[in-house]
Amino acid sequence: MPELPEVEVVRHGLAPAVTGATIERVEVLDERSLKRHDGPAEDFIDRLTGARLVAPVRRGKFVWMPVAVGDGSFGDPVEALVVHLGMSGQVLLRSRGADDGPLTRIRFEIVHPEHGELLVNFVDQRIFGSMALDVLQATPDGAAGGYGSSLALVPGQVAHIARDPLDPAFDDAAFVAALRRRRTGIKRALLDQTLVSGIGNIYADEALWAARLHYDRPTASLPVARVRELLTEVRVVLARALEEGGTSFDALYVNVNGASGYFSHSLRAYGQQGKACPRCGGLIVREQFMNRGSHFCPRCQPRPRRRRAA
DNA sequence: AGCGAGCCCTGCGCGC
DNA sequence: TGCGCGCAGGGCTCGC
Repeated sequence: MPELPEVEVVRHGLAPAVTGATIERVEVLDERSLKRHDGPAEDFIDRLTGARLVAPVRRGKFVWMPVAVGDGSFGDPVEALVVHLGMSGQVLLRSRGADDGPLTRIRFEIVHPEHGELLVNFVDQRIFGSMALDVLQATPDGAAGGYGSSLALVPGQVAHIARDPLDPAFDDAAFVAALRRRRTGIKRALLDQTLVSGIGNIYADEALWAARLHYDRPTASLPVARVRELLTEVRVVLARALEEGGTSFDALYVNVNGASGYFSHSLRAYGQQGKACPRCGGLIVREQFMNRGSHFCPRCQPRPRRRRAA
């Protein structure tokens, strides 16, 4: 479940079950789901079997579960189980003995001091997502690595990912300045996870619609106030989607219990081509951009007058 | 620096 | 009914 709200739904659902839980058994059913792991499946299995997990953390679309060192009183975790859902990944929490389903790629038998024996299944149709055990490093700004924990640590493979707009340590002024220094179109910038994380194709289109900005509007042409306005709209749409449990179009995008979110009913631009713009009544159109669909209202979000210099 | 293309994959719904 | 095609919410690497 790709974008920030959907990933947060997963983190939030996982937290009570995995925090303090011990991994009793790991099974890798498809090694392709370990493409981010630096080593063979045996290494992944050996290092995680018997490990105790602490509270899961999310930054943008990445979630990780730090592995406690000893009984946890000796110091900070040094490594973490990193999860990226890609386009079609799910993490499902099941009771032991439940059927795996054909798309289960990795399964964990865990035991929690309070909730007992559970199953954590990593399910992924397209295998664009993956899991990995990765080394934690200190955050350069000393703030928490992400949402869900106060540990100022981040996995190496997530270190280049920017903080997301819902992160208390997100630096608005720095973002506005960095965005305006870019020589690119606004949607491309929103989707650049090294600039701001957690935004994907759906919420980019929704936020741009809300801010009345065309996807190809040059970032350098945006006044500071417009960028701040856009950032506000990004936060609004992410927060609203989160409240509604994320966006689900089908059974592929579900929470840890397999339930769908409701935000698809609230979309104003994404997937609304041919329908009336809820603001001006004009027709929403869909165009191919960056090998993806871009949805917008040509009347509210007029194309920039002059194309950016090539 | 930034961009387009290619790549990693499977399964769905559509039109013929 | 069956088949081929286009579509899908991400991100990484490469060469220009």
